[in-house]
Amino acid sequence: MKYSKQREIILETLQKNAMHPTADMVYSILHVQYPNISLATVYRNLNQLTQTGVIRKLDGLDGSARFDHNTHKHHHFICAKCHRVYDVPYEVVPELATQAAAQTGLAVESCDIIFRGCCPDCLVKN
Amino acid sequence: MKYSKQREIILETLQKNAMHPTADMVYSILHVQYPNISLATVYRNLNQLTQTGVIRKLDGLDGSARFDHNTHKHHHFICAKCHRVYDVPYEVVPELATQAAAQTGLAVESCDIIFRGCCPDCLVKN
DNA sequence: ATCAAAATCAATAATGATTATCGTTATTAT
DNA sequence: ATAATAACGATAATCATTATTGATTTTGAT
Repeated sequence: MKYSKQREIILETLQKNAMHPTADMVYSILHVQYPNISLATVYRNLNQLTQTGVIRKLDGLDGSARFDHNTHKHHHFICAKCHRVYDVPYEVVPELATQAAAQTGLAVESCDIIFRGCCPDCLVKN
Repeated sequence: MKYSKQREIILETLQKNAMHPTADMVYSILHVQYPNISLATVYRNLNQLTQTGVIRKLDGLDGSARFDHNTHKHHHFICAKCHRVYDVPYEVVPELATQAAAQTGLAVESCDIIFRGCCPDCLVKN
């Protein structure tokens, strides 16, 4: 993989904005400082970074995919009202994959957990 | 909600085909016997059935949403090779939502778990 | 059984997210 | 410095899904 300035600033954006932005959000943020960057470039590089394991792609949270610079094992919580995504530390959840594998006989390799509810911020506001 | 023949056969299709079909698959199956049914009708009714709790919509498994006639609490396993979806009984997984709520302080209301790996069928074939 | 109101339908246009294409530009190994 | 190639920007294309519209069914009251 060849170096590119664009990939670098896309990764930086993800690291600075830990709020699990969508591709479009990353584009919007970058577009301010770099008006020439293309949305296609953002998608292209987010996918590449995902494939090489530098970042993580989160599907099924919302309408569109979100991207996470934190590649350590952890899970997610999404607020039904504001749609903000929160991290749920891995330790909170037991070794589900291996447990489920043992009990079902399926060759489970991983598992994704999405918790849903109302976030503290939205609870206060209502 | 008013009765409609179309909604009835869409629900029947889901009950007969427990393989978690996509809207498009439901349409393809029905189109053989009912060439006049519209894809939009399938989407509309699958959404209605989901909203009234008759069926369940599964997001984040694959590219497109899948539908499940089984509304009992359970989780899912998707094979990385053939993309078939298997049910994982609820009992296999402990009371995650309440546990996670207690440990994170978030108002967790529910959680979806997707297990990933290779299904028995594909294991044999390789 | 009849008729109007409400819901649903089929067909299709529109939308939103994402990917593919293509001619140009930047990076890297020689 | 050059040639090979990977990446870029712009935009067209694709895919899944939703909205629109005018016609048809279903329902409930007469």
